[in-house]
Amino acid sequence: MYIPTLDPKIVGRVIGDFRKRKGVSQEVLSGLADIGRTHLSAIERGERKPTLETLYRIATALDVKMSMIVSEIENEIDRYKI
Amino acid sequence: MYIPTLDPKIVGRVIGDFRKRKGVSQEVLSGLADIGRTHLSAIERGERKPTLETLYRIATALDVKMSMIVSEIENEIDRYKI
DNA sequence: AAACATTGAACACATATGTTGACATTTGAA
DNA sequence: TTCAAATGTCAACATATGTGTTCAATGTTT
Repeated sequence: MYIPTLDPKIVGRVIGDFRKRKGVSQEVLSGLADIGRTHLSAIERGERKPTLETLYRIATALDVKMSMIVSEIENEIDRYKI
Repeated sequence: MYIPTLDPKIVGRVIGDFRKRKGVSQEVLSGLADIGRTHLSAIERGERKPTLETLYRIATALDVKMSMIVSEIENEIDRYKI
């Protein structure tokens, strides 16, 4: 069984979109989520793959459910398959 | 803003429950997901915190959506809050 | 233009995830 | 009880995540 990798660019773009929708900067979000600003930047650019813990902190800081972000990621994965 | 850590024991128990519901062993699942068997064992015991990528591989191998597992984790988090 | 806010990028560093192999322990079924 | 399958656990290792600092490259506001 072959499982393609979870494209980190999709993950990053979805997280960035959620952040912008809330109208907060990387600086502010990273502060709320208590993660490094450069780290958040790298995640949004798809250069770092977050742990579930980090995604949880980001989601909580954005006041959204982790599953909302994950569902959006799944939608984007499906869009690319077409 | 204080954000409590994502309890790895909850994550592990939910993953283990999904696996058992599918009736597959750690050995089989780790093979399908292409991750180490000892690693999967550690995750289920809450001694390792998976990346989103690893959760994706596990979910895909179990033929369930990542968001299903994540939603169940969120439900368990809420149950503990009460 | 100048000052400011935001993001990208490179660094060295600490810590964690994830790997393979080996062996002990538990569990369930015959 | 006995045997085999399943899981726990340890160790050594490679690789990645996540950190703080610093500076460049944007853009926007006055």
